[in-house]
Amino acid sequence: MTIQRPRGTRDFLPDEAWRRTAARRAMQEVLERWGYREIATPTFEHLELFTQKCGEAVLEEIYSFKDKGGRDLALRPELTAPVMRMYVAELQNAPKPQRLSYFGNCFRYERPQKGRFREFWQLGVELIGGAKPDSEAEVIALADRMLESVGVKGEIHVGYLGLVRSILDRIGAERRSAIMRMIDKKERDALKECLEEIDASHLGLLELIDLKGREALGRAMEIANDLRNEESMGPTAFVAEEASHAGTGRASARTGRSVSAELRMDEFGRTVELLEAYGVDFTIDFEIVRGLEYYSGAVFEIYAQGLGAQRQVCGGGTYELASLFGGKETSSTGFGLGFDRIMEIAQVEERWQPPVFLIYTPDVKVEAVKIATELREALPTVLDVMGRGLGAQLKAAAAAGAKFAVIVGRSEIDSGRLTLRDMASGTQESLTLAEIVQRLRAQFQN
RNA sequence: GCCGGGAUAGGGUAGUGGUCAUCCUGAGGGACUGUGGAUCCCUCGAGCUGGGUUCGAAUCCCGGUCCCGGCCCCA
Repeated sequence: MTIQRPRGTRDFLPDEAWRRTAARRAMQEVLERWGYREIATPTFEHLELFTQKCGEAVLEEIYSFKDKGGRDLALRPELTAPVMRMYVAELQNAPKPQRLSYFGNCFRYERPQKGRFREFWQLGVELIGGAKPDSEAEVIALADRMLESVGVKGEIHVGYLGLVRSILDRIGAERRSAIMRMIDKKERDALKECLEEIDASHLGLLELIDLKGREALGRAMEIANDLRNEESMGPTAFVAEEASHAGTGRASARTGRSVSAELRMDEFGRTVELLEAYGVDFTIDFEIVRGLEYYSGAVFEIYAQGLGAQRQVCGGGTYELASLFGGKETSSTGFGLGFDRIMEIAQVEERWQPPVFLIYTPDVKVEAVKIATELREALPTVLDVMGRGLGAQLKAAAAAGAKFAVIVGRSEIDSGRLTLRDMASGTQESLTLAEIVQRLRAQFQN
């Protein structure tokens, strides 16, 4: 028995590898047009980087190991933490904003299912240091365009944590993360019960998360006003508490290091306005809260059809993450795209072109090699390495789907003109090498 | 971690507790050392793994591995 692939990993045969490269290239082009520059980080990092960001709970899904020097390392389970680590270490003093993109494989010890693997690829961006509404609108519009470039139509849901967190500020701190979780999990009944229990039903949270679409914004404004009026009647006790949290800096983001919640509905309103200016089709949805504590402003998720249970292809928002890794607090907006899920449904238009087959008689092999070398300057070219005769080479070229063959034998060498054969029609012409290059070049321009 | 369905040449498949395990496709060679994917011939190539039942297991039973789908989770 041959050795199998590890569970949850995949081999990509030439056709699929080509498709993935083409899709990546299409999205990369969008990124370049928007001025994002690619960065890359190591495949493995110190384990601590990930437990710091996500808490100890993620340990069981992390591929971690000790290296020969006894260091605790981990195959990266995601890319946001490494990117922020890199930013803090090397880019903090670079001019703002920083527009960064990344693409890389990540590893999680999970049960594989449709659209979920143990080695998977994430593509994402971070816009670091920009002003919130502008950054948020840009990043969401960018995600939209990137998906569009590979023919994926997604449903974009945009929420705003400034409001949700402001409401939660009126609730005891110990309940907040549980409530966020219930919202995220859409556990409506449990949430309702919980809010009644702590006498918080009047705050409008339930109503808010059920609102969808454009009307949601107006109603959300009203809820926000109510909150503000209440607040002006007496300062809340939570302000001091938030300040002390900010000072601790290095706690895990999952274990209660909640970022300060500023209401700023006007900012969210501007994000919405700008998104419309970008021509993005989206739904306002306050139910989107993205489980984690470090998100602070707008948050969004994109869902696609045809993916089974794992239908979210993109998620992101604005967060305060730099300080978690020892940097100065800077808000950044970003998202991650599940590349593998996108590949399940991507429409990749680029087609692979079989190369030109240079077919030769055995007596002119040396000359054929020289001609192939020249042809390759301009055209993808292959020549026989199996020791086949002319007929067999042609057969192989046909089987490989070649559109063109260049035939060379003694008489071509003597005359200095090669035979160009159109494989579909069978017509042949006697041409110089330069003429052949000129004739075929257009065929191979993608 | 849980539930369900699977695993037979490189790919796709058939079948039976008992001779040499089907067929299609593929790959390599030949008929064909200057012209094609056709045809014909030859060759290569398989019952996931470990145990059990049995005179005999690829077939029946159990464990494991991996695949597919779902739950949980999803940074």
